[in-house]
Amino acid sequence: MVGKKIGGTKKKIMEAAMEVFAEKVFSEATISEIAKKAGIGDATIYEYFKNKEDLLFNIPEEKMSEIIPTFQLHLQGIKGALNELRKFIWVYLWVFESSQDWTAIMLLRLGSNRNFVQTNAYELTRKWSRMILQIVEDGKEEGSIRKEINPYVVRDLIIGYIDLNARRWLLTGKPESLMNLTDELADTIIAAVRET
Amino acid sequence: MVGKKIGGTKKKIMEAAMEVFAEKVFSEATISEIAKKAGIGDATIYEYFKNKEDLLFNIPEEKMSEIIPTFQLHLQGIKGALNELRKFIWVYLWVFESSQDWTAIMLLRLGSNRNFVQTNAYELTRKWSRMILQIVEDGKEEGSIRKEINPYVVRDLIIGYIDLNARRWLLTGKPESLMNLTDELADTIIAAVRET
Amino acid sequence: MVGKKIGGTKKKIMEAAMEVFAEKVFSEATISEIAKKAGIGDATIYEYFKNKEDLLFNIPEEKMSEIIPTFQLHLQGIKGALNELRKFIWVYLWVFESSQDWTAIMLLRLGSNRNFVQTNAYELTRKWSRMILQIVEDGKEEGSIRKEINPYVVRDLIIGYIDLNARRWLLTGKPESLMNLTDELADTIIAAVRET
Amino acid sequence: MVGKKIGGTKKKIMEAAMEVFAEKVFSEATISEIAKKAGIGDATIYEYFKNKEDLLFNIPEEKMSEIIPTFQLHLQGIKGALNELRKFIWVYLWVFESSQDWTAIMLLRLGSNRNFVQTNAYELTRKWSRMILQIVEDGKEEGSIRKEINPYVVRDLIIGYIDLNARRWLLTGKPESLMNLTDELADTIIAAVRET
DNA sequence: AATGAATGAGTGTTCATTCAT
DNA sequence: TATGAATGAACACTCATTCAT
Repeated sequence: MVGKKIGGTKKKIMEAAMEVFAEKVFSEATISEIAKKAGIGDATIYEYFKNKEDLLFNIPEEKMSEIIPTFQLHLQGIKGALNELRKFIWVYLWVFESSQDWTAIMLLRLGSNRNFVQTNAYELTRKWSRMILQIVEDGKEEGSIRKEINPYVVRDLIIGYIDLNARRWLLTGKPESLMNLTDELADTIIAAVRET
Repeated sequence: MVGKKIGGTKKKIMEAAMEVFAEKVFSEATISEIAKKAGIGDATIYEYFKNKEDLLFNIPEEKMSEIIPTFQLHLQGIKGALNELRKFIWVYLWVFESSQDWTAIMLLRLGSNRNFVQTNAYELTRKWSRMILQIVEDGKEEGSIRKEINPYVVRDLIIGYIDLNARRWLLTGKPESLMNLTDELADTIIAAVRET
Repeated sequence: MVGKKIGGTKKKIMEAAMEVFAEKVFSEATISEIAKKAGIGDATIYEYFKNKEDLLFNIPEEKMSEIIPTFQLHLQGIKGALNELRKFIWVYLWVFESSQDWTAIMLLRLGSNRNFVQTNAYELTRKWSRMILQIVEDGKEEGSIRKEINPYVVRDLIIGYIDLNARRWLLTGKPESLMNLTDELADTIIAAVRET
Repeated sequence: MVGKKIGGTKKKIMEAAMEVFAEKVFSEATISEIAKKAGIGDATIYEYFKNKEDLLFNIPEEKMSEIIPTFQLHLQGIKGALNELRKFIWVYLWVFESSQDWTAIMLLRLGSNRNFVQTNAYELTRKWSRMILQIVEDGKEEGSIRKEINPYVVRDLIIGYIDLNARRWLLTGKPESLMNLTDELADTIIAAVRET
């Protein structure tokens, strides 16, 4: 009552859209289904989004801005690049696991969409994974990571491994928990990059 | 006449389909466009394939059987698991780079298709990457790879890294050549797994 | 303040509507566009008009009442039916040319609308052109117009000719000026009706 | 049976379209209604016409080519420009009266359509009414029509008069018969142009 | 074997209109 | 008086698929 707008039509639409887009390919997800799930009329969606694609593209944009701070928060107070690397992997996996719908949209729907590559949200994704590069550089400086290590390869190994397993998780249900992959990934990466 | 297949309608259809599915999302690829590109009538496609999805799913199945022998061939006469690993990576990248349309279909169209996961062709993909497991085991036996290395992690690191870069290559055109990634990937993997 | 109508919302709506209906077919003219042009909200239009058609039909009704006096004024002080005829033609053309939007609405939008034929405004149009009948009768009485002339034919020749040219003017931009047609029309009509 | 294709889907569509477009404004005429009236499925229309407007625009184009010869045929064997003029008026009225649907489409639907003005069919209309110009010239040569008569004015008077009355006929049902207007129009025009 | 012709089924999107405030 | 928000109702158009030939 007290000045708080309860409802938030736009929010309801985006939540419904996230569910629907997560389980169906773009062309099979219908505006009607989204509207029904949001408890509104079809036409109302067009008061908030230009069209179906606009609706889809708006989902990550919003979610991304929630996630970035989470990342930074979790990495605070950690000593040593190798520890940071492990923690980064954990957060990444944790984010994916805790927002399955969003992960499905990012990996299965948008990951192969040429138009999405030109989106602002896509840029955010890149910035996000860029944190690995910094960690590797820090490791080199502090002497824990070998000088000849190519940070881009490290980044792509980590992201590639996680994306692959997340896709598998989404499509087949295995592994049961993504976060459990943290150690086996981190151990192997660390073995590859650590200064001996 | 005897034994000469004139025309090869089915082949023409599949080639046309591969081109079209490579550049367009399933729902945007039309039977009409494929038929026109194949130089036949729309209805003819239904003489060879049950429906549009059946046509898409048949593409990898055929191609896969070509590729498996290629792999085995290329790995022959190579001494040492680490060398095999490097060669495996090279072949994998080489196959992707030399058949761009097929790669696009595998990674961008089928990689996120729940129905495809239940397909025979999907099974073939798994068998294919299973070669890495064998190589790692061989390496352990010959003493070049550390005993505690988890072969599944190695596999997923390699496949994940390559898939990620292949997607990037398909969507953005970078890197220019996939095969050039061989050494940086192989070096890092080897650093991670080699017995010291 | 006292007696000063500030704003004149209804007037603003009608002016905006006239512009929009003049350039667009009924179904392509939108309430939104009219409202925006009038600087008000869509819903406000419904405070003044029952619906979109009601808005369209109200446009001529208002304008017509302005025009009738104009006609009568201009014909005053003219001696002789043939002179009146020429002057009538001139006024008619002048009215059309000076209010292009209104002319477009009358000829292009309403002229082929079955519902409009049952409107009060349509009745006014007829009364208006009925002035020709009177002029012809006067001419017969004063002996300048032949007795056997059918006044309805004269009326339809004049109105038909003007409507035709006004439509052409609206759609193609030719002739540049409608009023210039006065003499060639008047001369020919007079040649047809004058007593010799 | 004997080699004659009975049916002619395209023809059926055009006939149904003519009926529907004649009685309804473009935006109120629906593809569904046309298809139902033609006894076919909605989608079939799109096998023959690009879209709804294309269908509408094709109607006059076809009919026009039937009419032009009719005109020329009827004017044959007539002696004297004034007689030709009268006959021309009669044919024009006769064509309008005998194909009411087509007339409605020409006058009420297309007459105020800016896009139609750029159509080939529109050009045909103009050629058609151009016959009047020739008749007037002939009349001047043979001495039956005054030299100072402007043929364009004659044309516009005739076409304007007929269009006006045809519109009235379509919208109000009066006059009952268009052809009956022949004499009163012809007499007046002739009175205006004849050499005395 | 090949296909021209026909269509059923499906959906994004628009817009006039309502109504609570 | 004015309107922001919401929507029901409609419709053109697309396309995979069928089938008689």
